[in-house]
Formats: sequence, C-alpha cells, structure tokens
Amino acid sequence: MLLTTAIDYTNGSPHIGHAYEKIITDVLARYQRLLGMPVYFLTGVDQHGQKVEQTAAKEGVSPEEYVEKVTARFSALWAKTGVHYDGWAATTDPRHKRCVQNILTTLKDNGQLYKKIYHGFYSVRQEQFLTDRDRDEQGNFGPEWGEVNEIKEENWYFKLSEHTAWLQGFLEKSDEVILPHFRKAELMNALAKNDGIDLCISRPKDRLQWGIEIPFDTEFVTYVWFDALINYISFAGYGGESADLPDFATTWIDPVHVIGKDIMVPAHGIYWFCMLHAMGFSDEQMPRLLVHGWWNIRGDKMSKSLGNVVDPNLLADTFGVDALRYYLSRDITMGKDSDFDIERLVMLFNTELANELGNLCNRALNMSQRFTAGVLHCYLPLTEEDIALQQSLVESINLYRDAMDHFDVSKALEALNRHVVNCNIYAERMKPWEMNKDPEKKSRVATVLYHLAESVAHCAVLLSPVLPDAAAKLAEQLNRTDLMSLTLDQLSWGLLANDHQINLPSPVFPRIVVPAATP
RNA sequence: CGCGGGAUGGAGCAGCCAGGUAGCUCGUCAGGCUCAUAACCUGAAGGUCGUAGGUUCAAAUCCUACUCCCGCAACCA
Repeated sequence: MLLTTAIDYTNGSPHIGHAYEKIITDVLARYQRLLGMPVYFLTGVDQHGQKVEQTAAKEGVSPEEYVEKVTARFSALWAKTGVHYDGWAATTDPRHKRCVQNILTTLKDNGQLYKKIYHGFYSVRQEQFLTDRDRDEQGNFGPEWGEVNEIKEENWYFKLSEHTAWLQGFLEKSDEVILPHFRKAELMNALAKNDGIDLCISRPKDRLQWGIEIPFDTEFVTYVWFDALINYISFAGYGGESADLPDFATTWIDPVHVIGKDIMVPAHGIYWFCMLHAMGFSDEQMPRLLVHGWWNIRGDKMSKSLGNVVDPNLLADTFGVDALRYYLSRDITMGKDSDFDIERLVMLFNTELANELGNLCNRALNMSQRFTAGVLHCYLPLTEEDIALQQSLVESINLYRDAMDHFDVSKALEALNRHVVNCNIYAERMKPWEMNKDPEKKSRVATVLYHLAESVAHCAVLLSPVLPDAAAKLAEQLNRTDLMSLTLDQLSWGLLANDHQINLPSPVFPRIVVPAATP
C-alpha cells in the first residue's frame, strides 16, 4: 500500500489538524507493517505559490529561505511525534520539478494542453480566475476575493473536460474510491457542475515567479495545484528519472491519499483523477481518497483570526506524545469532525491507558514478580473463565483487524480496550492475590497470571501502530522485545512460553495530573 | 429552491449506506475489593433517537415536508 498525506503549505506553523492527518496516516502505515504488507509512507510540504512569495517578501527574505525555515518546523514536529515516513515530498526538490516538467511536456505532446487568451476577472488573493458564479446577488465580486482585476491574458489550459465523463462513470461504479462513502455524493455533485470547464494550469511570470517553469513556454510557471498534486507520483518514482527515488512499479500499489475534506473538491476528486487519466493511468491504478474531518474548537472552526489554533508542539510537550497520538486516533470518527477538548485528551489517556491498560500491566507483572518470582507458567486444565478470556482476545483482535482494514482507528482502539477491561474483570473474579494465600492453589495462581501476561503481550502488539514507544516498553517489561517484529497473523495464544522469565514492571502510562483550575 | 454536514439519556459520541430487543465513554448514586499508577470490579438511575406525516409485520435507520445548529471569504487538515 502507498499511503500519502496532503502536503502542507509552508505558509505558517503546523497546527493540530496537520498533526492529526500525519499521525493517523502514520498509524495506518504502521498497521500495514504489522500485517506484514509492503507499505510506503509519503508526506511532505507544498512550497510554491503566490502566498509563500508574498509572505517571504513581507518578511524580507527570499522564498527559498522562507520555505526552508517553515519546512523545518513541520519536519521537526514529525520527528517529535513519531511520524516515520519513508519519503519526503518537498515541491522545490529538483527531482520533483523535473517530473512535473516532463509530465507537462508529455501532456502537451499528447494534445492535452492548449494555450488560450482569457478575458475576464482575476482574484489576486485567491490566485484564480473568477466566473459569473462567483458574483454576489448584486452581480459584484465580494470583498472575499480581495483585489479583483479585469485582465486579458494568455495561459495554458489542461483539457479537464475531456476526462470528466470518464471520471463520472468511474466513480459511479465504485464504492471504495471515496472513503468514507458519505463523502461521495458531494463529489458527484461538484463533478456534474464542473462539466465543460478546463483547468488553467499556468501563471505568467510577471505575476508569479515562485513556481515550476513551464518547460516549453518559459514565460510561465505552473499553477500550484498542478505542481502539488504531482508530488504523489513524482516522489513515488514516476518516470524513473531519479535513481535515488523508489521504483514506481513497486511503490504505486494500492495508493491511498489521506486528505482533509476541504481539498477533496475540486483538487483531488476532480483535477487529480483527471490528470492521472490524461497521463494514461488505468482505472485499476487510480488511487483511493481517504477523506478525514476537522478538529473544531468548541464548535467553532479553528482559525488564526479567532486565535483558537491548537499548537501540537505544546500539547506534546505538556501531555506527552503518547497522549497526543492516542487522543487524535481515538476521539474522532474517520471522515467526521470532532471537537478538540484538552479535558477529553487527559481523560482518555488517564482512563484507557493509565488506569485500564497501564494498571493491568502493572498489577499483572507485579503479582508475577511477587507470587511466582517473575516466572510464567500455564498449568492445565483450564477453567471456563480462562477459555472465556482467550475468547475475548480473539474477538477483540477480529474487531480490531476489521476496523483497521476499514481505516477506522478509533473503533480498533475501542476493541482493544474491550479486552483490557475483560482482563481486569477476569483478575477481579479470579482474585489471584487471595488464592496465593493457599499453598494448594499455587499452580492456579500461575495460570491466572499467565493469562494476564499473555494478554498484555497481545495488547502491546496491537497497540504498537498507535503508540510504538509505549508498546516497546511493554514488550521490554515482558522480556520479549521481539514481540515488536511479529505480524498480526502470528498472534495466537501462547506467545509467552512456559517458564518464561519477565522483567520488573514500571508504569508505562503515568497518570496526567492537571493542577486544579483556579477560578 | 445554491452545496454539504449535524440534531440520539446531564456532557461528548457510535449506530443510519445494506430496517429487526437503543450502544459506548465521561458524569451521578449505591456497594465490593486491596495485587496494582488514589488504580480495579459490581449494581442502579437516566433516552417516546429534532418535529410531523408516509412505507413496512417491524423505522434512530428508508421516503416526504418542516424546525434549529455548523461549515462552504481569509489563515486552513
């Protein structure tokens, strides 16, 4: 599977939405590895365009210098939050530029591009041409467009309209291309509206220099979206020109683009599919779009002007990377919006990780140390409760797997948590601390503790895509660091051998203590 | 008639596409336990699933109409 994220526009600092998209994709990539499937995880930054050019000018630095500085903030955040990508897509990379230019040349040679004079209105702020649909009730262009100029300008166009009929048919016959399914209607609607319109893909250099030059007409640079979308294939090795990029044939396998709902229409859902179609990609080669929702702040959209932007760096520093990754994975339904709430972040970490899972690990390993000298042993025969606990694990793994296969990380974590709770119930019923007082029940105590430790081993593996570091710590305490290299198919009861010696426990999820708010 | 999303016990959500006893977390109340990170477990209260119709043996789920909330300008996942 090829997993990509939207590439972030280097015109400001990363916020919680950026972090969500990258972390959730990182989780999905790690899950593919857990399946033993080949996966390539590509993410990066979109560095060209007028807004970057303007901001750089405002700050009195070159665009190169400016994007380098902002790019570093993004890559530092990914390093901090454990987002481990295989490929880094930066659109100013010469390898990407070469790929974009080659594609432009090929499309032109194939008659997919043409030059035309456009006479009409152009919004400087929005970097786009306006149509009558953009006028308000009075027939004027509203203040949202900023400075609007009537211009007469020659530009290059991509024959988008030649591909929309195909796209409509392609989308109609597929239920899997747009995920989750409820996003599809919106796209079909926009597509019907877009019919007959071609895409302007150039900008004259007298207006914009910070872009990729059109190779056959050097007075123009490429429109930012045309440039940016191509990152998905350029950095996957398309064209095979750069020896240090991966082999496209082995990378472009079951590609899934993880994007926000705002850029599905028209960029990804229309432009990108049509661009690929024009390049000769078959229906089978088309990527899927996994469209996620937004983190709002108490019902409001997060925005700089409202001053409610949540800084993921600060969250990671304050509450830890585990809490941040767990919250962003756990408390939102794929495709839908969610309210960002620090109290819930703390609550979910404390309840499900510190109290339920962390405490389960700690009590299980601690009792093993105290009652059986850290040696695990499962004695037969098993009781009904033992078998039920094993069954609970099987059910949780099945649910987890089904949810993850459908990109539903939250549901997968819920399934994992269910088994954790069952373990605590089991411990409560078996009362090994009480049985231990009776010398005749020693073997029974060992068996119960074995069931708990074995469950912890499974949980560590299942948790590893979301919290890789914490999972590794659990494996270390179990004295089985090799658990981290198991695949999901290798998970079956009996990971821990009889007479296996475990290490000393120590809390992996220390409770987050929030100082009482002063009213 | 612009497009889309939402309305489910006190709070936050899932379920709806493929109709079949209303589910989860938090909170509240009562109780138990002491191995463990003041953690764990048991029980209880609390919902006519926005409103009104329709289809059906059966509707939170499908259809129709309506009400209210939120996005669809900038920053921007």
